[in-house]
Parts: sequence; C-alpha cells; structure tokens
Amino acid sequence: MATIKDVARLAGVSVASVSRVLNNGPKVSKKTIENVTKVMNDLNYSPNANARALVTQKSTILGVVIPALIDPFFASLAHGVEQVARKNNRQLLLSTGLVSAETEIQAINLLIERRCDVMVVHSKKLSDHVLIELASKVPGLVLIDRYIEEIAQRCVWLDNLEGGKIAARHLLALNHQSFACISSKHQIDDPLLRLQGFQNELALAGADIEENLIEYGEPTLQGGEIATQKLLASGKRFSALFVYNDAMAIGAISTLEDNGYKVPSDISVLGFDDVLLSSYSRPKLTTLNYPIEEMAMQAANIGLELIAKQVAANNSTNYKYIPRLVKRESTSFKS
Amino acid sequence: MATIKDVARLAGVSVASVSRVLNNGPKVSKKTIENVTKVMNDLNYSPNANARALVTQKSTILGVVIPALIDPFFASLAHGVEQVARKNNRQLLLSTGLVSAETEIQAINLLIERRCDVMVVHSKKLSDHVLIELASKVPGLVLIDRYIEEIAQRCVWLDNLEGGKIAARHLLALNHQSFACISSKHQIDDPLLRLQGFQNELALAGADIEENLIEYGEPTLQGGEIATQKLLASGKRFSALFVYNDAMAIGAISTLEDNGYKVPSDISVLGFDDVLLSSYSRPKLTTLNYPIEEMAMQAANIGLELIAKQVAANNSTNYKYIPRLVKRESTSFKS
DNA sequence: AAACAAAGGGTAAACGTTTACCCTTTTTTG
DNA sequence: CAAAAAAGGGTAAACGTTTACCCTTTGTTT
Repeated sequence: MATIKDVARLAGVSVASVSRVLNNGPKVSKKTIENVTKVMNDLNYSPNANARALVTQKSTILGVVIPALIDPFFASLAHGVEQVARKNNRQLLLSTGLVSAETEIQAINLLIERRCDVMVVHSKKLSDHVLIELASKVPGLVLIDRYIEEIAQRCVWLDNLEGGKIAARHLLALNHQSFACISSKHQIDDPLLRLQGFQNELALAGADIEENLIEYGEPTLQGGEIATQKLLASGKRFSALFVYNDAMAIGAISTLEDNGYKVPSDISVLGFDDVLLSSYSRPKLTTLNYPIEEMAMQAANIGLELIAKQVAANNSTNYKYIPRLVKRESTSFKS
Repeated sequence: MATIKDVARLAGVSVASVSRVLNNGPKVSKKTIENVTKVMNDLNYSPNANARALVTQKSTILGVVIPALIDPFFASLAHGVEQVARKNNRQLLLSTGLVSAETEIQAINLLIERRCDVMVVHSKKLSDHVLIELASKVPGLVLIDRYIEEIAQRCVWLDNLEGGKIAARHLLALNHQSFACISSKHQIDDPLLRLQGFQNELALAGADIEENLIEYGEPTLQGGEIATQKLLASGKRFSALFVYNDAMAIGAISTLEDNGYKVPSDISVLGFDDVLLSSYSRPKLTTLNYPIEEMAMQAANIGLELIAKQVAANNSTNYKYIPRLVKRESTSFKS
C-alpha cells in the first residue's frame, strides 16, 4: 500500500508538503496541491490512521461498552452514540462487556489500548470504586444507566424509582385497586428500584400488592409468560399488572389472553422501556418511555466536551432522566 | 501515559525485553518476567495498540459497514460479526453507510484508513464495478446480502427469489386461491425478487394476483398499515396476503383487524425476515426466516480465512442461503 | 536600492512499538 | 576440559505520519 513517501517522491516534493496537502495545512501553493492530489489519486493513496493517531496523540474513535448488540435496548444505545460519533467525524468502536466484572473491565481496557479518549460505558458489574478510578484515568469516560455520586457529572441515568411511582400513579388514576407485579430476577438495581417506587406510591394511596402477586423472571418474552402463569396460579385476583420491561409485558399479555382474560378490559398491563416492539404488539402496549437513544447521545456529547475541556469537572449539572408515560392500549379505566 | 520505555527504565532492562514479556516471546527469564510484570502494574502500563498496528502491519479490528444500528435486522448482522470478532480477539469497528453510494464508499474508506484487513460490507448502492475493485484491494472484504458473479466466493447472500416461491407454495398448500401482496417501494432488488418468485410460483399453479392487489409502501409498520388500507379500498377480495417484511406484516394485521377481518381465519398473512418482533405480535407471525446473524458470522469467518490464505481465491463454494418457513399463527387453511 | 515580510517548502525528530541481529554468559556434550 | 550449543538480553532500524524549525525565493515598503 502506497505511503506518504511514495506520494512525495512521485510528486517531486517533500513528505512535509504532502502532509500539508493532506491536512489542508498552510504553506502550500495551489500548484503543489493539484500536483500532489493527482499523484495521490494515481497511487490510490490512503493515509494510515494508526500512524496519524500515534504522532498526533489524538483519537478519531468513540468507544462504547455494552453487553451485546442483540438486545434492541443496547442497539438503540449504540445507535445514539454512533450518531454523535458521525457528527464529530469519529467512528464507533464497540467493545462488548457481556456479563461479568472481568469481561467488563477487559472491554474497557481494549478501548484504552487503542487510546480511545471518549467512551460511553454501560457497566452493571464493576464496583463504584473501580469505575471512579477508571474515570480519573480516562478523561472522556461517561457512564450510562448508572449513578455514582463521586462522579455525578459523568453519569447519565434514569430515575427508576420515579418510574415506578409514575406507573403506580397511572394505574391508581385509572381506578385500579388490586395490583400485581412482574420483576426481573437479574441482580441489578433497576428492577428493585422500579418495584420499590411502585410500592411506595401505592402505599401513599393506602394500597399495596398482595402476597404472591409479585413474581420474578428472566427479562424476556418467555420470562413474562412463565411469571404470569405463576401469578394466575396463585388464585388471587388483580386488575392491574406492572411489568419490568416490554418484552415481559408482551409475554404477560399473551398468557393472560390465552387464559381468557381480555387486556385491557379485564386486566390492564403496563410495561417499561418503550422499545420498538411495544407499538407492534396487539393491543399496543402502554409503557414508560426510557429515552435511551437520547441519553446515549447526551452521554457521548458529554464525553466529547470533557476532553475539549468545555466542562468544568466540578460542574453540578445533573443528567437524570425521568421516564415518560406513553399511553397506548393495554391499560384502561377500571369500572 | 506510561510507555514501554518507562517500564524498561524502571525495570532496569531494555525495551526489547519488555516487549518480549508483553508478547510472551522467547528469550526472557522467569525473573525478568516477574520483574517487568510488577513494574507494568505499578505504572498501570497499557500498550499502545496504534503503535503496535503500525509496526506489525497487522490489524486487530474487524470492520462492519451497515446503514445504521437502529434497524434490528442490521443490529443482528452486527451482532453476528461481533461474535466472530470476539472469538478471534478482534474488536468491532462500525462504519455506517446510510443510504447513498457516496456515504457507502466513505464508510469503507474509513475502515481502509485504519488498515482494517477484514470487513463485512452491506452495500446496496455501490456498483458491482466499484465493489469488485474494492475487493481486489482489500483481501478480507466480504459482501453480505449481495451477489456479484465475479467475486461470488466473497458474497454471502439470501435467495430472495426462492423465498417468494416458498411463500407461494405455503399459501397454495393452505388452499388459498385469491392473493394480495405488499412490497417495498425501496429501489433495491430484494422486494422485486421476492415478488417475482411469488408470482412465478403462483403461475405454475395456474393462479395469479389480481390487478390492484399489489401495493408498495415504506418497509415499516406504518407503511404496512397504509398499504393495507389501499388494498382494502380496492374493494377486491383476497384470503392470503404476502408482505415484504415483518414490520409491514404486523402493520397489515393491525389494519385488517381494525377493519373487522380476523387473522388468520378470514385472511392469512405471511411476513418475511423473522426478526425478533415477529414472535411478539398477536397472532404470532408466520414468516420466512432470514438467518442474518448466521450469515453475518459466516461472512466474518470467510473474511478471516481469506487473509489467512486458507481459502483459494477461486474456490467455487457458494454462500447462498435459502429462507426457511416458520409456521406460527398468522396463516391457516382456507376452507 | 536596501530592508524586511510573506510565502513556499524542505529536514529531521518524534510518536510507541516489534524484531532482526548481535553479544555475553551459562550449560551441555564429547 | 575444551568446544559447542543454548539461554538471556541489548541495540537500533523500521513502521507512516506530523510539525517545529530552518532556508530560499518573491514581493512590499521605505
């Protein structure tokens, strides 16, 4: 592959001049520009980004660490980051963290080896301590879906507790009095907070969830189906069901209808996330919108600003997002 | 950030020895390994991947060019490539091609500048000519969802024509006699081939699609809804509907049911792609499985093999995939 | 016409690695 | 015990760029 030296030789100029043409630098005449440009085309020259990165000590990539792309939620996250990357002439370098603390740190380290200076990191397994240390090392590191007080200005997160409250208020406003809940059995904060917010708000209204009407399952369609079967098997009645995420909610609706319950006339079902598929289900799912794409864009922009030093490190801005209720067809007034 | 020289100095050895430790090279004693490793940890040393790439002339990234991540189809594609990348200690570098020939070539060029030697490219806009030339320059370039005779051994593609035929055979076998079709208005081969295969097979059985019962729309849920409205507005009757993709098919079902038709008892609806959401809809969608993730893995592996020279360039293997019918609930026997 | 500024362009060091080649010390072999 | 081989490790060139610094030519000012 042709190098800058080849171009310089054939064009009869120094490598410095070629470099200047390449970077629209000063001190180069129109004639030289034309001449060099022609030779570049003839040789099909392509500058080596690795060599550039090495000498300039600058990166043109934007890193993103997520468990995997297959989940639409994370695909949306990556998509958000990607849009910001493109707008800033950077490319997305994806590092998958999967499930364990060890693989998460590996994913981040790979990005650091590339000298990636801006990265949006989704980490659930690494400890606060480790992340704080990492953040001190990588100036453009921003955490998404996580809040750590010590580096609050570099955390973009959703208020899950408030989400649970909004869910409860919606169902209470629809006159419901008997509630069930399907949560996730994954060991992370999100399901706990959503459930807690939901229960707190119910308590305020003098309501609660009966025993046996909280089930935990895998956060998938099947997980939702199984959890719903257990709920029905309890024999207890409920008119409103708050589900951890949309996939589970759709599974729940499916099982409810298979058992002769109409949604929403018999039972209202409320999801969480508002991923693509929620408007594809029938009935269309009422859910809480998790603006992950917007949050991801925000996170990427913060990272970019951090390394451009446009943001004071002790900035007190708070990047907390509140989920928004999206009323569709799976919840209705309880008469 | 600490460099290999810093490590060498502090460990009292040459950079060569440090490098050997780093790469598990020969000619280094146990004592040196321990010593150097300790210093590396103390300094929090992280080797510079750009410098490495420059000197070794090897890449540790795997490129993928797709329009955007937001479409679950492309997210699955990227996920497939990512799995292969990880297994081969490479990282995914994403370059988005979006919509035009110009942006597609830009996306590929960015990968080339990084000296990415293996890439899975989804290009619909670039000409055969350009892609053939590109392939000759980048030994590990593999095309996905596209077939070009001259570089057939580097194309992983789906037989859309056959897909259309399979669709027709399924509906004919269910005793249907009156057909409608919703296609995509995008200017690419896929919708044309699916429709043509469908019609060819109908013709073989002495059937056809009546005038006004082929509609074209945007390949989205809304596009499917609008196209279905037009179909119904024609006043013509049909008992089987073949739709370009699953999103449109779900839109179609929605509109059909809103107009009092039961799916599948009144009208059978058949989708295409089998993306995640097809099993989330109610009724669950009968569709043709497009094994994009598997195909993407295959493509990535071919790219890897190509640069390892394990594959003869004139290999006559054919990487054609045939979609597989997935029977769920949206099609049924016409009595 | 002298003095100087501006414009254009060249030289070479630097970025952080890997690795071929060389040298020294230790171990093995007969 | 001499000779040879093996083991351990150092030196320096190379990878492909960018850019500070310097030099020459041309144009401008007085």
